[in-house]
Amino acid sequence: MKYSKKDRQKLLLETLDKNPFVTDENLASTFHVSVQTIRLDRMELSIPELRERIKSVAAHNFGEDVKSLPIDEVIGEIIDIDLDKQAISILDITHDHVFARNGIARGHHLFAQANSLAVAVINDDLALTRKSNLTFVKPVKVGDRVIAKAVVTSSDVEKNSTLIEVTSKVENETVFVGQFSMYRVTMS
Amino acid sequence: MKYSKKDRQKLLLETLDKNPFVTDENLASTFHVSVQTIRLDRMELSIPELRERIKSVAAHNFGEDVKSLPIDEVIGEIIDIDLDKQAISILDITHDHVFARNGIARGHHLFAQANSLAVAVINDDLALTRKSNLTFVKPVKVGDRVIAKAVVTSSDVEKNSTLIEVTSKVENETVFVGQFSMYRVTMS
DNA sequence: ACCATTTTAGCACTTGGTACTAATATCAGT
DNA sequence: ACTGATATTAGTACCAAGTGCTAAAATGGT
Repeated sequence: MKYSKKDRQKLLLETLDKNPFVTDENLASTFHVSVQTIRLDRMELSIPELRERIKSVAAHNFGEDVKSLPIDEVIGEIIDIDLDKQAISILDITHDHVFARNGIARGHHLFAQANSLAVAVINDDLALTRKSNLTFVKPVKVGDRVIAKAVVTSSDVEKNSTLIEVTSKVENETVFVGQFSMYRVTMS
Repeated sequence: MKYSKKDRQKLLLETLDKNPFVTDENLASTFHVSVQTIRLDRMELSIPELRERIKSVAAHNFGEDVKSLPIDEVIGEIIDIDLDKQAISILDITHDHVFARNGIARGHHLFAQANSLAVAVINDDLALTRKSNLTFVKPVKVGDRVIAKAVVTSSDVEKNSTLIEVTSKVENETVFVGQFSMYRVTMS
């Protein structure tokens, strides 16, 4: 059962969208036409050849800027800090921070901002996160400016332990809350 | 200035790791050897040809079973996944992941690996982290290979809620544990 | 039946290789 | 300096999956 040219080309597009790894020969046999016809179809639809299709899939995966977390010591920009008391940082959410699918910021960026702020507020040589308790109150989107405020709630010098509460807001609405139990040591 | 065979092969590996889209001809000219030498090197190192390299990059991006999260958005490499049941990923800790000061991995990378694995394991269109509870059991250092295992512990379809426990280990020693309460929705 | 569109065929040429053979270069040890 | 071993280069035939081109054949609509 042969399709009309139009139908075939439509199906061709769908097929290649689902699976770009198909040769012309392959397509020809599935559509019961000659390889040349497939080539003409690709011309008309300006679909590149197999190798180029694969390359572009690969390049998309590869070439896109690495979305790993930045190397800088603090995620977000610290705009106010009072060591061992409180600190505030700002993080502007860009498309790099969100799921492509729905534009919602990925949790680890909010965590990273909060956690690195918690580390920064501690006035010691070594500060490590021991435990934490997070609540993602409301989804954060592209363009949002997240303002995180870290407050030191208690400090037990004996146990080298400090509790910090970080609250992140967008336009004065709380989007994230985290309690961090930090381990701290002064080296000297 | 020519390199010794050993050095060249080492560099070759690094080069192709950074950029797999390079032809033998290209490599030959950058290393100032003949194309045949490059081919021999690839043989010895069992590096596949350009097209295969590209294909594998593309296939990784495409064919995989990750639904909620495009593969390139997962922090760490997923090596096993059984949707709605469990998943495993590997993250090699490099100097990019640690505090320059002490070589200890920054918490948000462990969180990112665990959290994105939790998102990936969910067989739905949308998966967001609602709450989480983290314990950083033991410091992780440069060179460590962190193996995170996410296990779905419960699922409440009414509440669109799923609980996931992620345990991360280095050489079979637990370094991190996280409980994630995820919000999930199927769109259709 | 006629013309346009569509489809098929065939050939030369291209990339980026594999597989294989054979000739040189280079170095190490005696 | 000579001998082997190792490393490098050269060259050939071949392959996959194409492009580009020309030309013939089939099909459809009126």
